[in-house]
Amino acid sequence: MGRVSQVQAQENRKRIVATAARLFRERGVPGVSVADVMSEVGLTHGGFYKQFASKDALVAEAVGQAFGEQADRLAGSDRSTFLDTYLSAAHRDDPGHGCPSAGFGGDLAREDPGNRAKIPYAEGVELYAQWLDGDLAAVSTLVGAIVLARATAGTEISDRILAAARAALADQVTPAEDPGATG
Amino acid sequence: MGRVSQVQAQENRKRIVATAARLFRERGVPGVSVADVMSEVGLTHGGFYKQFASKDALVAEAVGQAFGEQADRLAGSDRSTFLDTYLSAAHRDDPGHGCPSAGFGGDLAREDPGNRAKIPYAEGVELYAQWLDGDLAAVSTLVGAIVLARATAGTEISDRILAAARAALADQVTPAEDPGATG
DNA sequence: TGTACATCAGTGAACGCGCGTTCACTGATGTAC
DNA sequence: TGTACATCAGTGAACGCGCGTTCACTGATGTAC
Repeated sequence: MGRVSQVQAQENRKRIVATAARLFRERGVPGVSVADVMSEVGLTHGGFYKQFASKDALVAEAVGQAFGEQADRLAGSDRSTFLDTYLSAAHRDDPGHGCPSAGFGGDLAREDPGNRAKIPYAEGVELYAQWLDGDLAAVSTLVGAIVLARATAGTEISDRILAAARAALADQVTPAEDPGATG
Repeated sequence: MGRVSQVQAQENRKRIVATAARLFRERGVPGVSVADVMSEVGLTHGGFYKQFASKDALVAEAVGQAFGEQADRLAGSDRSTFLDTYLSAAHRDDPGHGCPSAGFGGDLAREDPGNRAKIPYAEGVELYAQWLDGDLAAVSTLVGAIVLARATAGTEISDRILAAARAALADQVTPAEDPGATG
């Protein structure tokens, strides 16, 4: 195949980023090769470097893309619905379309402070926290619960972790309620 | 070098597991090769398979080892001191000797439910939660805060995440205190 | 206690493989006239 | 609108490299007598 139109090239580029954003969250950044991403998009790996400087550059763009998708979802959701969706088995079992704070957190935690993907990541976490009234402790609980539930998936504690986080965060919304109430 | 005494061999084995437990938490499981671990211990990589069936088997043992070390530390600590130590910049910046729930969580979250390392991991999380009065939401907050603080290390939000988690968990211990107090 | 021999922890080279990245090439696209 | 040519997105083979794992070999250790 020869040259492709500029419109087509831009579309391919977007599909590469979107596919990477999904695969990196599913299998981890080291678990996904440039060739994996390109073949999933339907291209060969050689052309990758016509669009991106390196795999690291793609990781940084994928982080931004994933947080952008999350922002769109948050914009059309209320807190109560969000908590139930976020702390669900479905979210635990589909990291590829899930929370980027949790999906990229484990990999970025091991990167040097100067790593370029950390900047869009930190911005994304900040926006996520703002949607939760700036409550960074709630963000920590949500991300920790999903990471722990995924790492223990297949054992009985996994579902209990999600339920405990749900209960704790639901209580916070209605702090004036009778703490002894069963409903 | 020829054969080594059984005592020496057992000692070498323990050092391999202990070194792996540290390196895997520092750089991630895919970021550490069998040869990396062996050369850190002062051995060559070929002998590894006289002691372990595979890298996966070492990961499972390293998880158990890391949780064992954590249990020893928890046994001699009170909750208040623990929270300050856990949610500190020192803990964030030294994952190799830090919480295994956070250090291995990101990598194990991507493994299949049948992965053998998930069993000691789930047991370790259970024990960790029991030390915190069975409060799985608190465990989630702690692990989430450390993962997020590490992934955002080098940006200003990192310290704020640790502080927010500290405040939220300290409040839980003393719920009757005046919420407007400054001390 | 001493000797003869089997065992096996550790060595170091090698295996096939997949990685990130480079590069000469192709041929449709975009542009200059 | 039509022609000539330069551009460059995508191809596919290749680069050096490190991975997990295997294996023939070494020689001190452990054991049988």
